[in-house]
Amino acid sequence: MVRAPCCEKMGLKKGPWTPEEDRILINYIQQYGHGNWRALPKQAGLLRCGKSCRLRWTNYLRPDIKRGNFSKEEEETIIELHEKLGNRWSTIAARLPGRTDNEIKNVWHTHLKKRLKQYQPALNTKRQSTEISEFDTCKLEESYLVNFPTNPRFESPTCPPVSPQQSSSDISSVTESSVVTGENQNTGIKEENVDSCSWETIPEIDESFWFEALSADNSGTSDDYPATITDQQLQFPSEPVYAYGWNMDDGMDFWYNLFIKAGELPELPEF
DNA sequence: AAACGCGCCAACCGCTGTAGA
DNA sequence: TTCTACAGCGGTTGGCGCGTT
Repeated sequence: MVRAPCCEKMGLKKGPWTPEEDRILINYIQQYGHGNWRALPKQAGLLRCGKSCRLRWTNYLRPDIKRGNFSKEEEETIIELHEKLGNRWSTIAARLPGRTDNEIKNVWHTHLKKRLKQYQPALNTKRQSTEISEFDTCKLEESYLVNFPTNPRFESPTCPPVSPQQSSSDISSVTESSVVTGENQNTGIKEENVDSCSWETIPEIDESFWFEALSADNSGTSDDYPATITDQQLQFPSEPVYAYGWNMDDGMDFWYNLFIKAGELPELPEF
């Protein structure tokens, strides 16, 4: 069956809604409801197709719509649900009162997906490798970096102890390559130093940490990052080890979650 | 001040699922 | 069982606003 285009009829208006059209639609739905979207615009006196009316109502005019920026909690919920459900925006929206599928979809494509991509290169590299050593020697890509509390930007009395395997020489090598110079405030490192930073320069930690964390359940539909890692899946070293994505707002959330789930996370300092 | 590029988001398009005849 | 109409969903687009050059 070939369906006729929604607004094929001439005279039906498209594009942004005017305040007057909004008023007419709201008044009509408040008075009569929206049992039949197809018939609604004609009965309400709107030169719109029913589909357009439904979209305008569900995405914008509905009284229970929550406007404004998404909270941290809402964003985390979206990420978590997307990991489990994939692009089932309406299902995700059902779990976020006052948010529409369209809005969530937009937030995902404009903010959250980009954030997750910050650490995707390292994750992909890890997934492709079968040996820990391959991952340990991979170069850091783009502006993604994992660092330790010895980062000069990271001076806080609440910093956890470093890994027992970590030597002082390891610490200095990381610190020197990570000094903020102003050339790239977003990544916190000089551009020319990116290539010199590798997983090799990161102090050695329990290998089972990386392996278990990054190979955790990937059964979700998203390829962007591993699904939720449980305490059981994550074999954590006996001493808290502190890795940190420090691309400002982007990327580091992942590591936050990682450590919270490990149950070993001291309070993180604010940048 | 103008031109340009880019990100955001409201709205559209086309497909699928479902109910009813 | 098939056909039709409709609602809903997810992908995509286009215009607007803002920042940068």
